[in-house]
Amino acid sequence: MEPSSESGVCKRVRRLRSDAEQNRDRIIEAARQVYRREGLNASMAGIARAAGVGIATLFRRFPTRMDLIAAVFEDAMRQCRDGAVAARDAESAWEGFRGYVETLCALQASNRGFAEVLTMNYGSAKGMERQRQEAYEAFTDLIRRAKREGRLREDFSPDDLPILLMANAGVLNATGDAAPEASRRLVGHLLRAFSESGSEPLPPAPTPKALIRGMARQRRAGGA
Amino acid sequence: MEPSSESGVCKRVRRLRSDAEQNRDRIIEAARQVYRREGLNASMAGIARAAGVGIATLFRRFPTRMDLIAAVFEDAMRQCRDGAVAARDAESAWEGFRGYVETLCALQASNRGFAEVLTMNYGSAKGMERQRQEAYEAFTDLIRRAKREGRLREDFSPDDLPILLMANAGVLNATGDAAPEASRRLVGHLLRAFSESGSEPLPPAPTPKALIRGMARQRRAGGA
DNA sequence: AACCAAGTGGAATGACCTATCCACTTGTGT
DNA sequence: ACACAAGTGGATAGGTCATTCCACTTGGTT
Repeated sequence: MEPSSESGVCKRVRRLRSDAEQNRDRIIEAARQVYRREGLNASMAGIARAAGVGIATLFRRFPTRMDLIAAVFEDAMRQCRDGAVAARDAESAWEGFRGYVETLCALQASNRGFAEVLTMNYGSAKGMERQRQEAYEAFTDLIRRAKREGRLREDFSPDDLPILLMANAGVLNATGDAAPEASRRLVGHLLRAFSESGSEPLPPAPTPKALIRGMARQRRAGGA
Repeated sequence: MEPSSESGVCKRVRRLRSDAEQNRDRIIEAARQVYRREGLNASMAGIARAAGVGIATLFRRFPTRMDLIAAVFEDAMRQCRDGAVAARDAESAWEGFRGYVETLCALQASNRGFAEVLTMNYGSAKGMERQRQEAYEAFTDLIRRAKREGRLREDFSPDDLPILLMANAGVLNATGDAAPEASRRLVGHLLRAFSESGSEPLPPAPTPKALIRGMARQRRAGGA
């Protein structure tokens, strides 16, 4: 049909055939797990294998790697947005702030792919970027409140959040799952730095053993 | 001469032929530059190409990637050791501390490979690890002094330094060279968190533009 | 000046990756 | 029940890598 008359206006018109829909879901689910473990540089071939579909099927559905990433992480990003909104409306602005930051960082710790998503910008992927933008706006309101409350330092900038997320991603990347305290420790330090009183409690430092185990583990990266 | 009687005791006996020595130097120099730009995951083939030698020559001289990395970064690591010793003996322990941390982080910013080296542990590479160990010990003395001085918080741990380095590597990795202020800003926050008074000055936040440019740049990683 | 161990470069191997193509299968509207 | 567009998987082309092998060259010693 219409071998091509819809003049580009609406793209989401064509419904998928039921079996195709099912494959699409399987791909997304497989990708979600692979990305969680291996980060965003996981190979397309590996994801197709994990999903039990042919490579062609994967590429037909998601022509670029970014299409897949966007599909996989869109609702995680939405949750971030919701979290930011909830924090903005929390009773105590500072508690909202602290809780939000800790939640984001814990999310990063539990999902390598998401940790990377949070430190990148996907110009395309409109859906995801819109969530991010909305989260950013709620967060900006939140920090204004927290400053007025007198608990957040005046010189804190909304752009310090992405910096913190990048820093946390770096720690997670370097320690793997060998030293989960390292990430919490970093966040503790930073929350101290952000708070007006500077009296935030600090999680314990990782044991040197664990830290060294983490540092030794560095293999593939992506890292960098 | 002695076509092979040394029964494995001393390995560094056999002197290289003069042309081989020269090739070795060229390889190390080329690797230094490639690692600086591309990080430790740079391809062996690329390094051989840059050095103008055959691939076999590279592999004969440095059988594993780590042998090469150790040869390239040994004296950078020694400089770190020297810096730590100098800081330990500085007039003001806190100034020594601050200066040392800032120097290390600036070094990371100027050399992608070294940024990664500082967040890894190379069980083998005895030379490098010894430097690291000595730096660690000097640093431990330094923080003891700084605490006694009353400028460094009591709950600072020597293991917070590797955490800071990992965090900084994460920021550098995510921003590339698009937002150098981001790294300085992170370090500023952390120094504040470490200082007893919490009144350390804070470098300016990066402009959102620059930060986004950095975030968009993510391509190869290594990184992550 | 002649010998040869030490050293060399490039070809070959094999693994893995992205991306495209195409002959076959299958869901679905009639 | 049938037709056929939509969907499929595997083969394939073309890239990058690490690593090994081997026929040739060369520095240094005698």
